[in-house]
Amino acid sequence: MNFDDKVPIYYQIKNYLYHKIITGTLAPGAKLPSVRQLAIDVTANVNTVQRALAEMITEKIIISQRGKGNFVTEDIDSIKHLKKALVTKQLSLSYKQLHALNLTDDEILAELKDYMKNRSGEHE
Amino acid sequence: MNFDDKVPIYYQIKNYLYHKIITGTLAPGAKLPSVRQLAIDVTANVNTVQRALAEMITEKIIISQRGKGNFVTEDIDSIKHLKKALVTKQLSLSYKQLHALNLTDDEILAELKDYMKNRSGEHE
DNA sequence: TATAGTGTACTAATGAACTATAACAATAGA
DNA sequence: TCTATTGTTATAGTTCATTAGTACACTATA
Repeated sequence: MNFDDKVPIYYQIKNYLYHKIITGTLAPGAKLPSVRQLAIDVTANVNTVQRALAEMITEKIIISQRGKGNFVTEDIDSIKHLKKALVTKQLSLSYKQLHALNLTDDEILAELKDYMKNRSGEHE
Repeated sequence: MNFDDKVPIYYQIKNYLYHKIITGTLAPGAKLPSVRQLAIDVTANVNTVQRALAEMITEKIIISQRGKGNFVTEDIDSIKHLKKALVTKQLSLSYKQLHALNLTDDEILAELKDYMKNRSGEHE
């Protein structure tokens, strides 16, 4: 996995799993790969994976069953809330950054549209 | 200074100074506070500040003169480029994140407008 | 010339994240 | 019951960011 060396790996693994859950790649109630397999998948250590999972278990996004495996919560509401929280957090972060660079709301919107436009040619 | 404990302090100091330079709070050619004063300002160690500055000196955004002080470059073009780079990087980052959460371009724009609208009531 | 203020460099110590490795606990199935 | 698979926990060692403290190099000025 491609890690940003400015952010803790366990934190990036958490986000990686968040995205899988929110997009439905990991459906509600679905079983996650074993911690050992996950460690291989993301090229990290079991302990590091476990640290990410531990936090998600505390948040009740993941339910852990010793001997069986880790499972995505079946509480669809909490997944929806998670998505909303992530979206808002991201928007807030970008907005603050761009605003701090002296861009007005309109300029931010214009820049974003421009970015999307230029990007539409280069779908990978 | 309010640091995000998920990102190295020296990196956040760099961004802090980038913003001052781009918004003109630190004008082209202006003298920066001394490293010791900066350390006090941002509540960090001199070495940490120096590490941030060292990178900016390498990038030629800051010109260092031993015994005199550190100065913002007078090359306005490179400041403009810096701003453009920061804006694009931020947009790219958010876009990828939100896109990965399965939001379409239109939804991203809608969410952003919504965010700005809700925010316009609570100017701090 | 002496002194204060500037950037720069170095050492040593601390703490956090990460890794390799191993062991333990619970479950499922042959 | 034995074995494989799962989650969980622990130890020890490495690397890196950060800090405190000290010292050195250069500049301006009284």
